[in-house]
Amino acid sequence: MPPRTRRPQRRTDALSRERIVETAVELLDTAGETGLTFRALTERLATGPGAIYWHVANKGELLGAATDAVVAAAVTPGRSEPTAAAEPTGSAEPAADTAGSPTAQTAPGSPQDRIRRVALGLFDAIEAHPWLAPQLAAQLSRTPWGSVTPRIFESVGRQVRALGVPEGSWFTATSALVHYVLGAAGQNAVNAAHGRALGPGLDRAAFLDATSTAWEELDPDDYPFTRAVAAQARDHDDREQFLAGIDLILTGITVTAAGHTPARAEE
Amino acid sequence: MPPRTRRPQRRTDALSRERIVETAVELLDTAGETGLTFRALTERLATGPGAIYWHVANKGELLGAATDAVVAAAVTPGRSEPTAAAEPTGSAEPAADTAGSPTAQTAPGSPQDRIRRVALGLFDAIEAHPWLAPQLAAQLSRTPWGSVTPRIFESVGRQVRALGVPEGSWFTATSALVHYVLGAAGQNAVNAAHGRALGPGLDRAAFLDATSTAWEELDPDDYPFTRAVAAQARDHDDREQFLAGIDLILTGITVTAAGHTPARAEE
DNA sequence: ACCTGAACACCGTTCAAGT
DNA sequence: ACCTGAACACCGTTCAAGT
Repeated sequence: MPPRTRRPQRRTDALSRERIVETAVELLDTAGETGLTFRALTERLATGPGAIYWHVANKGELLGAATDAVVAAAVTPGRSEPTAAAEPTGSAEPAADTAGSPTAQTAPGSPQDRIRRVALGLFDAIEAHPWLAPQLAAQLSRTPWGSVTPRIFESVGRQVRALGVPEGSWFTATSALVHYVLGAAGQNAVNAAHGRALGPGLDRAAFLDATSTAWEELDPDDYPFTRAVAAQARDHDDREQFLAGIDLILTGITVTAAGHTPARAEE
Repeated sequence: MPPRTRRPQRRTDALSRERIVETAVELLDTAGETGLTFRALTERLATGPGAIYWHVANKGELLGAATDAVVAAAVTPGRSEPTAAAEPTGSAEPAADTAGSPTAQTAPGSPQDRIRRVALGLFDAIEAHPWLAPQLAAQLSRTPWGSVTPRIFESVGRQVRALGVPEGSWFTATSALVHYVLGAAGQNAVNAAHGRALGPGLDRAAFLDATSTAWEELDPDDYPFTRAVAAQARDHDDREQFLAGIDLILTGITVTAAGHTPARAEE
């Protein structure tokens, strides 16, 4: 039972699917995956469960809508997330990019740059919303015809096309990139989870340290490689690492498109 | 309430953590993610919930153990899964490989081959156990110091080392491969889900067809690329596609290791 | 040490009833 | 058309009690 700091009634604007999804994202961000319940939702929205069920079919659909909303915001360039803010988005200026590059209407830079930007967008979204990673996996494996997969696929695929990849390889190249991004982002989501399972005050660096320490304590006979690499794991930078992987795949794509295919040719 | 086809008591051998985990995997395979409940578990094991809680801390730990058991069986070469079988594994011969290659004590073939084999092992495990994909994501993002990540990491990493990659790139190259495998396997898990959300009788091919049809019906203005690629998506082979992605990354790794790094150099 | 099973708090969902 | 809120079936987990 949380303290009654929140005013129990805010009947200002009417209930809407959008407002419900918005509140769901808030709840997920604040209280984690287990924090999204219909009771918490009804309390925040000052209604009964029936009202929510009029706008939303069930909890699964609500989770899907929340996932889609966050992904859409992350993948659409120049749009910041309106999730946490209660007021509708006006003409908000895009936040300053950490890379220093301006965000224009048509994204600037080489196709490689734009792929990196899309990938980092998703990466950061998962870091900001740790519940997104397993949700994304569940979403994708259940309904790939939903709106989440095409959204990501489209953003990446356009740049693959711009890269000059022959049409016959579009699907393969785009799939490889998307799968990598989802896998890597999912794995790295933990770094933003505020030490849920670790106790408070254990931040990102301490967490990495704990992980690589755990790896160093593995059985030398069973895990020689993982132990040897534990040191590298300790002081790696997530985003750099993530981008290095993107570059590895981009290299593979461009080299393969040029007709070399050394991975198979070597054998 | 299922019909009483199962004998309600099978008090043959004593309860054990292993037997509980085994039954959990059975339940997950049979009834899906929602099928694993403590009631179903107690019914199958003919005990009370307290007995289970004596061997297992909570449901999360049980899910983790089930995930680890399946991953271990998939990643360890020459070991088939003992999950569905009730009798303890004796000296079972490895099942015939679909690729026709014999399974020796030390896995044969080039490092590339062995990487493909490990990757396919996980791929097939996720296909056989559709609940594994989101579970893996949840597992990895919560406790990367657990046993699942090192297991996968070690199997892939040894082959990366054998590939002749310089030590400074071990972590990056292995991470890229592991992330891709997890992302791709998760996404493809759906193809083995027996049309849970689609109704019975809708098999793999029909499912792919439905997906690409959905993609073809997307808005032409918003999704030109995805629409253009829908046909390729329709008749692609999952495993081929998956391996093509692996090869793309292997190409990137070997080319980058040779000092070219064309992805960044090109700009 | 290992197991039993009633009991508890909580959850998603439904639905007759209101406006 | 949109919302209310009591009620239902079910869930994970606990714990005093047994052997």
